[in-house]
Amino acid sequence: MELDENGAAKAFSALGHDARLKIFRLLVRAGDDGLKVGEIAAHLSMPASTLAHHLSALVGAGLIEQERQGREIISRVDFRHSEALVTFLSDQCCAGVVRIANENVA
Amino acid sequence: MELDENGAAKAFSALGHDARLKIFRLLVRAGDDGLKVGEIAAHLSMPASTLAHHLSALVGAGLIEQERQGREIISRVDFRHSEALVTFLSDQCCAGVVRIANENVA
DNA sequence: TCACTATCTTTACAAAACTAGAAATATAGT
DNA sequence: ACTATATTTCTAGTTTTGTAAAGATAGTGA
Repeated sequence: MELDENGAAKAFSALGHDARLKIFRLLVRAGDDGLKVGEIAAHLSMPASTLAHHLSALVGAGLIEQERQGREIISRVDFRHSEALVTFLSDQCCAGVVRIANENVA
Repeated sequence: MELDENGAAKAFSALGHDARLKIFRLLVRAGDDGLKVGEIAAHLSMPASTLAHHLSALVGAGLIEQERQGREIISRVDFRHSEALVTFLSDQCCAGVVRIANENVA
């Protein structure tokens, strides 16, 4: 998984909004199981249509995947994609700074 | 250096634009010496006023610092701030994924 | 099968924010 | 004064944002 400049800009843009960053963080915490759209809406007290727009932006940026299960739709973080974003940012921004690997294993 | 959700969203938003991401990457490559505004403009073929707007957004997000030197203004990356952004993203997004420390020393 | 309900998305649209660049200003050398 | 460098102001055009209303999709039960 590799991100080019345009893909990175799109991902940053998607995360560059308070509501979307909240959604993303919530889904990260949910892990590989993901969350139903309704569950996200309940957690964040957001109108369904507003949430759908934001989810669509996150999906478009490649950060989130969705899968239908009956009537419900599961959203989950694409960890490969978001890890690629970390790598992009890390390589781009912290030249000369050796980072310690992340120990926060969920 | 620690970033809260709002600060992170602001930084992501600043990087979530093609022109600004280019500016940021250019300044990263320039390292601690930074670049004069005119030099950035020359590299990116961008009108001065447009560039000033984007620089202002990056400064507002805390990613870039500026310092006047005579007539010229030096812009340089605030590496602490951008490292904090990497940490935020890494902690938030890659739960369970142990990253290898960045070996790309400039 | 046909209506009914549940879950989500799409469409439509007004309000707000962002973007780009020219023109005007500010600041500092010469 | 004049020139060089950069920011601010202004304005037109575009994009984003939020939400209601309408539509799509999939179970449920008579």
